[in-house]
Amino acid sequence: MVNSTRKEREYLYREQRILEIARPVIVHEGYHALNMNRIAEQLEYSKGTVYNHFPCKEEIILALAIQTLEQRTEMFQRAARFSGRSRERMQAIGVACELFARMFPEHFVVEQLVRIPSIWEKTSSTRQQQLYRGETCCLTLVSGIVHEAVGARDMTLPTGLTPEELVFGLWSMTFGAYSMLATNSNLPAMGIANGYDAVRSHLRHMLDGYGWRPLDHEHDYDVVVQKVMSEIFHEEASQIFQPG
Amino acid sequence: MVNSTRKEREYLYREQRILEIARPVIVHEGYHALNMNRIAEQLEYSKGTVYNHFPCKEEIILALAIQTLEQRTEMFQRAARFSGRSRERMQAIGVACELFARMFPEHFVVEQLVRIPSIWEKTSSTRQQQLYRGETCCLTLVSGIVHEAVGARDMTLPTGLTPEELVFGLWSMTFGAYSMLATNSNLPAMGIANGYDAVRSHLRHMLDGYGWRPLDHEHDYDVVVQKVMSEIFHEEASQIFQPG
Amino acid sequence: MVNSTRKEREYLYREQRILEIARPVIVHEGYHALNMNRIAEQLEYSKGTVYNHFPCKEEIILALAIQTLEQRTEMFQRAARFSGRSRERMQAIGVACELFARMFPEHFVVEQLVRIPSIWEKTSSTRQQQLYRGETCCLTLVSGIVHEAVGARDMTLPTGLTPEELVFGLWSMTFGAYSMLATNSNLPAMGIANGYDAVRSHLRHMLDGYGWRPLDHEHDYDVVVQKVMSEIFHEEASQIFQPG
Amino acid sequence: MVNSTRKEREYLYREQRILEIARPVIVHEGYHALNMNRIAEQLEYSKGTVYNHFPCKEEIILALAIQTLEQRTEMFQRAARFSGRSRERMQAIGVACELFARMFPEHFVVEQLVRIPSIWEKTSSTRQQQLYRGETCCLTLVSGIVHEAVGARDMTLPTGLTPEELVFGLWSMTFGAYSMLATNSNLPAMGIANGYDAVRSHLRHMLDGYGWRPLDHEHDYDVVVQKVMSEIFHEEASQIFQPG
DNA sequence: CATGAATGAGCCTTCATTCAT
DNA sequence: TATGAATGAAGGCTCATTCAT
Repeated sequence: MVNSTRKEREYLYREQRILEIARPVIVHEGYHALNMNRIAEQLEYSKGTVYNHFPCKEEIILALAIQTLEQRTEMFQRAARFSGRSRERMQAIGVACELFARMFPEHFVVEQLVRIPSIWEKTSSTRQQQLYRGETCCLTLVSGIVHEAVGARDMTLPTGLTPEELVFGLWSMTFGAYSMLATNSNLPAMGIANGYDAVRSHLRHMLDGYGWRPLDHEHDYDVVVQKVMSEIFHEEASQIFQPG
Repeated sequence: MVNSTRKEREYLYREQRILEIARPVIVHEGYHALNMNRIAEQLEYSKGTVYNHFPCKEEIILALAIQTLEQRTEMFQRAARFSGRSRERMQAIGVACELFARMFPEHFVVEQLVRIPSIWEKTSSTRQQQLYRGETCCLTLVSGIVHEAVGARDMTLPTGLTPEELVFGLWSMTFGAYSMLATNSNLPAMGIANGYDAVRSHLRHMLDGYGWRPLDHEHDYDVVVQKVMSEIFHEEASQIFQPG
Repeated sequence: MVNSTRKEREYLYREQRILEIARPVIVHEGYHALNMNRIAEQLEYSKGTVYNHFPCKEEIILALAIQTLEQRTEMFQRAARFSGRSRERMQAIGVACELFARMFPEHFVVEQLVRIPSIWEKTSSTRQQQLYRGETCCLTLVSGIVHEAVGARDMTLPTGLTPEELVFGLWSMTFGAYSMLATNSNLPAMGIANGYDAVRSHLRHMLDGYGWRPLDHEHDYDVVVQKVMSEIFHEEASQIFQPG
Repeated sequence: MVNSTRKEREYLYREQRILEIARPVIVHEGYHALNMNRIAEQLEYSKGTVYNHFPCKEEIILALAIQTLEQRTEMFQRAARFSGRSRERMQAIGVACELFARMFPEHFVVEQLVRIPSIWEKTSSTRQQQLYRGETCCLTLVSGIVHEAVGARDMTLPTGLTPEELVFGLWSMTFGAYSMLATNSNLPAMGIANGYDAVRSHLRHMLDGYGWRPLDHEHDYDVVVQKVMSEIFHEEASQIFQPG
């Protein structure tokens, strides 16, 4: 990076731009609406140039999944360093997850797309490995907190559940919820007015349900959220909750 | 139905077959791989005939969503009639949900597809309403059990959550989990060996987390599952857990 | 006709209705928009029934041309019997032509359609003959008046023009004008506000140009129009110039 | 044009070729027989390439109409510059019109096609405007000569006719005649042997009918035709009246 | 005769990808 | 490396016509 030429920097920048162009199209108009012509036009470069970056359309999708996944990993890593008890760290992960979902709603669509065999098959194994590594990394990070909680006697692992499976539960709930929030416009009509707040509440009750030692006072939960947002994710939070 | 002619019966049967042809294609090969030519070929009828049933490809997707949703509604209705306490009835819903997910894994893909604007726009409002009605019906059915639990003092509603939002949590978890189980082949590698069992466990802990009065003995949970499977969903369960 | 059964009468009536359904579609939406399905639906009979009347779509077009042509012939015949000088009779033909154009604007489109080889080829020679006969009949009728004018010394035939060719000129002008009036919505913007009145004027000047002996007084032209309309085409005129 | 690359020249040339391919198909086989496949095949390029030139089939039709209209405008402009009295200039327009009709008989079919709503709707407003402009330009050019004739006391405008409406008459006659000559193969059988000569004669009598001051001698009319053909439309005339 | 489901050729159009410049 | 015209397979859809009931 440091000693890169202008050309190299421009090249990397353009790669980012391609992904940024693809992102909103996928959430709002679907994979079907994403095509190379459109990308090239918005990029203000030719189709050939886009192909210099990505050998096929499918690689763009996968690159998008990897990029957001890395973003998430990085956010989880920061959250996992939050000081305090395991429960607080876990809650920090929850906050990271919500911010991530708000910033990259398309991630939940892309994650599904990438699994479609006809898409997956056309991608390079290099990138496939990157995705797997990212996923595993995220999961390990979170399951690490579970291990830690068990070690610190903040929780006894529920019978028949491995730490990974426990994380699978949390992941499922957030994945399902944020997927629906990104795509299902009928939720308000069914009485789900504020999905993001509901998810926070559900996460907490899931942890309670696993017997994870709660925080001392009721209002501590809000305090943690505020702290995590201001200390760790100040920039992200202001992006989302400010005008722009 | 009773006094239908042979032609009418054949027509209805063929409509079912179109949906049955579309189903596996969507789970295993993705929406992209589903095309009218292919449907017609597998149906062993001409393209025109397929178009006599559905005016466009998008309507097939929506019809598929409605069909499985109705199937689910019907299973939820049967489950909701399970005799016993609210917690047992709720568990019966969980069993219904698992059986449904095993029988119709494509539902979780189709539910997402149907929301894509370019698809949604091309469908008739008649079918759109049917989908909305089905969704609301399912949700109402489950939130009804929550209401009942509150009324029977089996649970106090967590602060800040409406019954609908509580159901949204359960729904998110199952939706997310079954979506991933249907599409993410990397789960075993990440230590999630038996996803379906994990979901059962998670559901239970979520209900615990909401403070829903538990069953009296540990082994009662398995008893309920067994009872529901044999008494209410005997046919479905044998379909899934038997060879064929 | 007289001793026809109810069935026969219904059959003939349905044939008329098919043509009446086709007519407005062709003027307002074009030949492309005319299809057997649509005809059958509006007829409230099945497609098969339509095919009992006409062996193919092209025959409908030709039948339509013949029908309006016969209508025109009949109107021309009535006009040709108008008592008075040749010029007056010729003007009566002009009135007939205008009324016809107002009643059957699609005729001018259908006349063109019918000549398209791919359409013409698919029609029966019986109907083809009928069309030719109708055309010739109309032309002969009008050229008869020219002959008569020459015989009565109301006109000397312009050098190099046969009576048929003279009629071809009149026919061209009306055909061109009524074609454009039926299809070209840009005429008013170009300053052609009242096309039908303009055609009347042009016809008169054409006849003047051929040296056809004029009527005695200026206002006689209007008198003839009024007389023809009320005496010969009372019904047609009221159809057009009244509300409906 | 001057400093265009080879590619650009090829591109423009191909666009012309597409229109030239479409032209005879439309006159001899009708709009129905014109399809993108066929165009591409005759062009010996792929379908996609045709679509790079025209976004849809309808635009080809409209482009064809515009192209011939512009051709006509250009010919009318040249004719309008013919030196002499207004009547001679008007006759020059008549000659231009005949040559145009002989060179582009499909124009009269295309003009009708373009008005069909289902076709018109699919075209770009840019091209729509071009057509309107072309039409207006032609009409204005001819009505200009009428104005001039009135100014020069070569004619008194007939009562109740504007110059534009007068031109509408001439236009109707030629449009109708050339339309029929292009499509109606039954004319000879009805005694219209030489349509083009007949049209020349009719034009002259129409102008006489409007009271337009005639040329001094009978044979002057032929002289004008010969002069216009050799001085203004030498190339066009030789194209038509020579073998090829 | 009437029906209308079934047919399938054929059309328009899209778009990922290539490659000569 | 950048370009973007060219490609052509593929897909959605229409509709005249047939024919078993």
